[in-house]
Amino acid sequence: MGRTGSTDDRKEGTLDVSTEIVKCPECKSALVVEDSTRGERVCGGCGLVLSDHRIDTGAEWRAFSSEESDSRSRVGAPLRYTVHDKGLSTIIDWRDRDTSGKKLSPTRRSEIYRLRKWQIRSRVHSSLDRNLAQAMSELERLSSQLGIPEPIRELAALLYRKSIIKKLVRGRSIEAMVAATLYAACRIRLKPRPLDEVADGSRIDRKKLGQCYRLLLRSLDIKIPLSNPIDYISRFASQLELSSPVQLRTVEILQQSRDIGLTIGRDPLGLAAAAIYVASIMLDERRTQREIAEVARVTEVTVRNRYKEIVKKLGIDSLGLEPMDF
DNA sequence: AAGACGAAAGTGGTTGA
DNA sequence: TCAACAACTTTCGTCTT
Repeated sequence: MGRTGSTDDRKEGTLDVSTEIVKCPECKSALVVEDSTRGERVCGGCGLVLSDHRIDTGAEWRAFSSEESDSRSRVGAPLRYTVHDKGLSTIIDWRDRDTSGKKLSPTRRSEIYRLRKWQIRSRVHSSLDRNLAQAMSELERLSSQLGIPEPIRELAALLYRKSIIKKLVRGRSIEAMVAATLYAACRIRLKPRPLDEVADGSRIDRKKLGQCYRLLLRSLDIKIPLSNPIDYISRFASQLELSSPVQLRTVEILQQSRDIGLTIGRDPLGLAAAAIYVASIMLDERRTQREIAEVARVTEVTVRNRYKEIVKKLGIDSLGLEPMDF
């Protein structure tokens, strides 16, 4: 093992959320996100790097002997937000053997047994820890059900910690707050999920989720731009088993629609659905309005209305196979 | 018979007084 | 706090493939 990291790097104060909520000086009230792979604080709004002397969770780079160069590592696993105690605790193994592998004496065994019991109790000692432990397990459950990738979970966990500090969870259900942070995290990372989809995976109804989400935005001063219909395309297309040419055409349609102002004030989900519908007809991989409406979680009527507008304003022949200009 | 269409009334969120 | 409003949904009868 390499040297133990210089302890100066591990001062408690540099550990993000436990301190205060950070605001970006550039775009005044944006979300500041920790980028643990590069050890930076980055503004989620404008991309400004705010500080760069963070903990490096990567491997050690110096080596003073041959063994060291074989295993350049720092001690311990990287810090993670989805683990409620950030993964810093010691774990007493369940096996009744000591470090050399010998069986323990009966008295020693019962002693270890007691230690283990107390360790389990102390890990969820304070109410804050209990809350976090519950929230993180719910986050884990919900995001694996929805297939949310790890980095987005981490962001959601970070948001949850911030909302606890701001006392937003008080009087609200943990589940609702978790779902809201996850929804927000997806949107921040430009991988939005329909609100209904998140609500379905959770035991929270859509209305509560929406309320928590809006509270989150206001209280944490996060600015999340309107979701872009294009961000939904790849997921919807794969759910509908549409080829990549259809996806490309869909994106083109959406871009052109936006250029002529067809998209303002419209539900991004409806736009995405309609564009997919048009593209699927154009490239002869037709899907029914109903199928598309279902994955996009809008009604057929909405698909219809949007698609009518698109066809009319973009001058696409109603028969469908007529290509657009370029 | 399934899909597409469109009218009409209902719903939840936003805005501005 | 309330009313007006735009977008979306629900529902349903009719037309098209």
